[in-house]
Amino acid sequence: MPELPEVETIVRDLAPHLQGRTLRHPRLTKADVLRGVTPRRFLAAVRNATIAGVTRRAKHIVILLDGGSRLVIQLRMTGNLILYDRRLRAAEERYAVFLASLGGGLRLVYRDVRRLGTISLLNKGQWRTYTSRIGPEPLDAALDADRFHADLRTTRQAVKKALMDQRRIAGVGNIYANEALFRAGVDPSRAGHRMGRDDAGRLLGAIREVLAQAIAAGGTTFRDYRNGTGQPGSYQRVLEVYGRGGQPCVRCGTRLHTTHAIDQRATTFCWRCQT
DNA sequence: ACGAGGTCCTGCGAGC
DNA sequence: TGCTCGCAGGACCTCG
Repeated sequence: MPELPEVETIVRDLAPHLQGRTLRHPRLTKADVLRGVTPRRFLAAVRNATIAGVTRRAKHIVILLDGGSRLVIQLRMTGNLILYDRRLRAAEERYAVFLASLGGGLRLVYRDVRRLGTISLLNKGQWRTYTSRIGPEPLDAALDADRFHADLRTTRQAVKKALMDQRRIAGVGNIYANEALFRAGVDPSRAGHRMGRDDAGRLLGAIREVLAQAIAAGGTTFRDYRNGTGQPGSYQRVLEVYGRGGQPCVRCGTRLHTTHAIDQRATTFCWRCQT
């Protein structure tokens, strides 16, 4: 499930290859991934458009087109955006939702088995509105511990739920929320307003550490995630709590506990280390 | 303000 | 073997 590190990895893989390329022969096989745009208008806007740049915002891949509009791709659960320098195999072609040629034998393919992912086409003003509704980037220095603490104090929600709320902080999903809370020694169910300044500071530090290490490892692959060249990441081997319910805590040996009590999402934590 | 639950979507594994 | 069913979950929605 692509979160910030996975999307960052994809963007780093793709950006140097996509910049300056022109999208030829765009093909859309399923229209239901589009948001706020009809297939006809989408294809017309994309056809023969040149890519000015590829960036990331939260968990979104943002492809800036020369006219100033942006393709915003949200991968959700099973989306992949992969650049191929060869013909696709049948298995790769299966579930391909959007395809375009880039010249020189390159093909850009958005593939999504469950199609929970979305593609939007936004003009400058729409993008401004869109991005303004998303919280600060955790790796951006503009977010400091004081600001993070002040925001957490405004809610009685479980801190884990607050972490995953994209309006509060951008790009953190279930995997990295679990990992960061473990590293910071914070009980996922603790109410946001019960977070002290030191707790918030440690948690923000843990979020940054986990995200940076996951980016360095090329992201976490459980099943579906692939980077921009189709390769899996390796951070799944480093995870300390996510997916380790019932196994011993790496720090104290206590059996890790998994619950679905917070927002009906799998939360794994250590009773002893997280308070 | 917050929790609960529905919605989207398809593959997979458990159970019979 | 072949079927049904629940589950996976990020974001967004409605309802109480």
